[in-house]
Amino acid sequence: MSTTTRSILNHGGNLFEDQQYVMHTQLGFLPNFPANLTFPSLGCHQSLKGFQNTMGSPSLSSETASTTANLTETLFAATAQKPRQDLASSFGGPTHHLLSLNASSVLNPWGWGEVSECLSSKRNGGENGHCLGMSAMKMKKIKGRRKVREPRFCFKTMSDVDVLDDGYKWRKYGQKVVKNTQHPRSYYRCTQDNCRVKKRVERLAEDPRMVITTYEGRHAHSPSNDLEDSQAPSQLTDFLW
DNA sequence: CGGGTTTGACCTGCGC
DNA sequence: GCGCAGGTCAAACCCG
Repeated sequence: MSTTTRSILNHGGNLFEDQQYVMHTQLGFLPNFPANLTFPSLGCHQSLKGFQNTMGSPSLSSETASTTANLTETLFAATAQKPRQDLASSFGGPTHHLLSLNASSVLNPWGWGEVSECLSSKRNGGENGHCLGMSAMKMKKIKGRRKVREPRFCFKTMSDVDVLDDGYKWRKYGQKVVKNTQHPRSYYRCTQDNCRVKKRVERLAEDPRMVITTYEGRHAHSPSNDLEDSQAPSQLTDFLW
C-alpha cells in the first residue's frame, strides 16, 4: 500500500467511495442528477485542484483540508445533495462549511464560459500549463456557429493507472500524440447503446503522475451492474493505486 | 468468435 | 489555398 493510500485510509477511509460519489455527482451519473447541470463559482478546475492536493499529499494539512472542504462544498452544491457528515469530518473540515452554501451558488449555471476558462488555462497563463482539448478561441467560434457541444468536465487525479474506474464501461477508439507532450492522449466512448458520452485521458506533461480526464456529455443510463462491479474490494485497491 | 485495443488514414477546423 | 493539429474512423490485430 502506498503512502498516499495509507494517508487516505487514515483520514476516514472512505475516499474511494466519496471520490466515486464525486465523479457521479459531477457527471450526472446519479439517477436524480439535475438535467441542467450547475456548479458554483468555485469551478471544476479549482475544485479538482483541491482534490488533487488532497490525494497527493502524504498528510492532510489544514490548508488542504480547507481546500477539500471547499471542493466538497462545490460538489454537494452541484446536486443539492445532503452533505456527508463522515466526509466532512474525515477531512477535518467543519461541517457547517458544507452546509453554508447559498442558493445562488446552487443555481449558478456552469456554462461554457467557465468551461472555456478551465480548458484554456495554458493560453491564459494558468499554472497547470496545459490545455485540455479545445482552446477558448476555438470554442468561441464553435459557439458562434451555434454548434451544440456536450458539456465537458475535466479534472486531475494522481494515479498510476490511466483509466479510472468510474463505474461505466468504456471502449477505446483512438489514441493521439498531442504536440509538445510526452504522453499520448487516449479517446474513449461509453459502450452503452445510445450513450454518446466520451472521455479523454492523458497524463500531465509536467507531472506524469497526474492523470487528466475530460468527460464530454452525460450518461443516459445508470452505471447499474458496472457500478456494482467497480465497488468490489479488489477494484477499489486498483483504483487507489 | 466476440469484444476490446492498436494504429495509420482520414476528416475537420483554424491560422497564416 | 495550404499546412498543422486535434479528433475520429476502421481495418487489423489481440485475447479470453
